[in-house]
Amino acid sequence: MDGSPSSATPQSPWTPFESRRRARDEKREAVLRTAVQLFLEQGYHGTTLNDVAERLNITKPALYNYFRGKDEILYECWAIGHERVDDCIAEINSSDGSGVAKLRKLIVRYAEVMTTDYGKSLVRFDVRDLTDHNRKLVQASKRKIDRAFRAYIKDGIADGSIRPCDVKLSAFAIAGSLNWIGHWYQPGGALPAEEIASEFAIRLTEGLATKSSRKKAGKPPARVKRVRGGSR
Amino acid sequence: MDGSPSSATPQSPWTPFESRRRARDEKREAVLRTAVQLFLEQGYHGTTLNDVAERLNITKPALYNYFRGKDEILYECWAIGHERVDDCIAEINSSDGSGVAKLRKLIVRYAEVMTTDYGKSLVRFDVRDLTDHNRKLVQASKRKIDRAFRAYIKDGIADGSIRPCDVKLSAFAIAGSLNWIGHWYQPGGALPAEEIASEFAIRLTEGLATKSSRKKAGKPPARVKRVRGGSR
DNA sequence: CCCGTATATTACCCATGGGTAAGAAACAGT
DNA sequence: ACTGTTTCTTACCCATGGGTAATATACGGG
Repeated sequence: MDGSPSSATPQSPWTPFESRRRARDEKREAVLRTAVQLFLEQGYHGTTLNDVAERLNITKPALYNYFRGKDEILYECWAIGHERVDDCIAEINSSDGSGVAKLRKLIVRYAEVMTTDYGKSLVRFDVRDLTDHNRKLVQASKRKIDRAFRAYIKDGIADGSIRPCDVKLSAFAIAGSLNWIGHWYQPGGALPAEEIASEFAIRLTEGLATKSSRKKAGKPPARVKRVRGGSR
Repeated sequence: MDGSPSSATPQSPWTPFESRRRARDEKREAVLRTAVQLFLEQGYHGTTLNDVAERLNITKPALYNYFRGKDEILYECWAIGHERVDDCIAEINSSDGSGVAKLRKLIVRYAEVMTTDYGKSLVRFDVRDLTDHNRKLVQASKRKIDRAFRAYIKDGIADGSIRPCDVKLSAFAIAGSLNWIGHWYQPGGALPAEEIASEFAIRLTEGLATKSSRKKAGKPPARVKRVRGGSR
């Protein structure tokens, strides 16, 4: 409790114990990064743990130092993706603005997440590959995201920034467009992620907003057509 | 070749040979119906051929009378879905109307297909579970559908019924919303398929069309809100 | 220098499930 | 009734791949 003051004066937070834990966490993350890439490339069932290990220059059983099994790896990929979206929602919730503004902000953020590997996890993997317990967690998170979309739309209708509409259907339509990004987007493509995000934020709320949304500030004449990645 | 005129006077098209072929085709279809249901319920990899056979009151090897293997069953499900969409496209192509009208028609039809089991196949299954050959076919069909969406949008821009926009991005946005239907729609739900389809046709083209699309004929005052499936 | 812990390897287990071989049952035509 | 064909069953094969046991190596602390 107090006796030996000799060992480990915690003046530096980088006590060897800490550094070891850090190294461990980094390795864990490396496994996840590799796994999610492979799962996206080859599909979850098309990827073996040997594939994952091989790409990390280790062997399969080494993975079990960091994860209980394949499905836990899958779950963690998912969890990271959800965490990113949840962060966006938390931030937007604690901000203020009209319903349509919050909705647009969520669209932008969600679209950006969808262009990342962990974001794609949310729509490209199958919940049925998880254990019952983890599946419940994922489904709860999904509901949470859905509720956020609907809440902002409702807010918008209440504050007059969004025209009355079927909330559920609108949320599905928007979420669908965004989720689809996870299926077609690839980093090398003609369209950069930010451009997709901001364009979608306008496009997907165009029919809903009470007043036109054609960008107020920014590029003054800017014709939309310019977007197409030119000849290069 | 000609000699024996005695056997099988083909007065009725229901010569036993034909009837046997029909029975065979019906069984084949039954396998597909059962398989697609199970694949959607439990996922492709979560479904064994024993599961499929059991639900049909037969045994696994019997399935091999109708299909070369599991992946061929998957492919056929896909092919049926694609065929339905292709039919719509063919019909629309041979009709006339403005670009936006053709686009709306495609949205309606595509949305309806998405509410069926074979339609869901198009978005819920993974191309990587197919053989190289079949995967190529499926991907070709997917491109064809994508091209149709883009073509109608382009037509619309050309004939002035659609505002200039990024064709690719618009097609993705629309296709995304529609494809997502295959993930959330279930027959018992509050929203009937036709209503979803017609609502989406309006919603998804609202921001694109040059003139507002709020239903011309039909319910005169009809507030959209009514859609929500009442209390019950 | 020795020990305990964390980490990694080699070698193995084994349930799963797609697929096949051989033969029985159903059935049409003669 | 006999025969060939189609359809289906029983019994089996076996590659795959997730997971484990036993063991070796690296490393920090005393």
